[in-house]
Amino acid sequence: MKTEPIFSQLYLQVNKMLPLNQKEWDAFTGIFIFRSVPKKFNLVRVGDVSREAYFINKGTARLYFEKEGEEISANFMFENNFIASLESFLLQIPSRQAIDTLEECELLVMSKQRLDELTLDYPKFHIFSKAIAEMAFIMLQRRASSFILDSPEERYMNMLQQRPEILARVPQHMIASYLGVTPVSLSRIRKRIA
Amino acid sequence: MKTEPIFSQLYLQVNKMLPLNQKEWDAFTGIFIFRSVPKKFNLVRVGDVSREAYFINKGTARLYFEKEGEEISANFMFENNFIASLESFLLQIPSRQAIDTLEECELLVMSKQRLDELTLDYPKFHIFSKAIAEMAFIMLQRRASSFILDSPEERYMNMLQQRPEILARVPQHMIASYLGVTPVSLSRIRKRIA
DNA sequence: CTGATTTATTATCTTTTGATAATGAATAGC
DNA sequence: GCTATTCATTATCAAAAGATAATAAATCAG
Repeated sequence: MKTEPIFSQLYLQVNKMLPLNQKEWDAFTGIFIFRSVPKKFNLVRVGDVSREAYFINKGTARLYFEKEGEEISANFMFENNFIASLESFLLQIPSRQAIDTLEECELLVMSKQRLDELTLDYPKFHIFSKAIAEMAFIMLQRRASSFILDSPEERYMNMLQQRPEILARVPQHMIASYLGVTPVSLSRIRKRIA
Repeated sequence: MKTEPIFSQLYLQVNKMLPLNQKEWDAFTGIFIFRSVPKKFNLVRVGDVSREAYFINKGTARLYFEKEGEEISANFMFENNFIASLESFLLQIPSRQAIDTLEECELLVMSKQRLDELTLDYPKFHIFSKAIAEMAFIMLQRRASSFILDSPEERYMNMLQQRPEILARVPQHMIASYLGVTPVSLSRIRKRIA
């Protein structure tokens, strides 16, 4: 496939779920804009309607809730993944989650409006959206089930096993809220394990 | 739309997300089989690959995990909703969840294989699957976020507000595990509130 | 490099939840 | 209708987590 270098990582990921010909691929890449943003850059605010989703070429981003002034992390995403406030993006309603970068990021910004237009022209992109939603559901379910099945300590161990990148690239107090505990409690859990 | 009476409830739900002509509707209903099952009937077992999803015409069903002999409820579904072990159904891998009926149920059983065949013939049913996955994601996210944002007491209050049917139709010890607490603890929460 | 800020750990105390057991209420099956 | 079983509440005790504060370690900005 002929494509600009900035789209090569996206190509590898999308091609897995939906093989495209040159014309479809060009139409698809046309809905993205490249954007380079610094560390701690705010991409989505709570209350805004999120009209964009982000494919991460490089860097780390965080999805989080705000509750009584506190930031409570919902997820962390790294290279070669999409990140979005999916509920807001899909339904075009005010977002209950915010997105920030944790490191300097190189992003491909996908426009919701242009995705919808693209899908009108090429209905096969319903398959792309379906794959994204199914994947998001399955990832979330694995994570959510750990909240009813496991103790905070078990959740921490699972995270180490399944997503060791998080420990390496995310500050500990953000991991704490991701696991549903306070930073103090996570520190105690780490001490118990070691 | 001309259709058998057993499909009238399904029609109302599906028509909202995906309008179909007569031919498409007939092809769609062709992938379902009507099945009447008693109370406490097991529909999906942990470890089995779930090749079916269920639309509930009447009754209540429960999705649950098994952990160390305990049953931990993941969700409850009533009339006019689908229930499935979605991860197993979508990926055709062994299910980590089981499904039982809580009341006598009248079900429309959808075959995964026939859904796939239908979608080959009529690609627009990708839109149906997309809508199901997106809805499942959004419902699950609202529920999952309550595990990191709210206390068990707040979760119970939210459930009363948002899904009062559960309190009316589901035994309390099953609600307890759904909220992530023991039956004893739920009893204490109820006492505090009253 | 250095002072200021943020982050992680530790200690203390309180609150909440879990584990277990006992009792009473409700339900199911014969 | 009666007995057995399941289910919900209450009590007691133990374990875990939250709140707060103090300190140490790491990071950041100028």
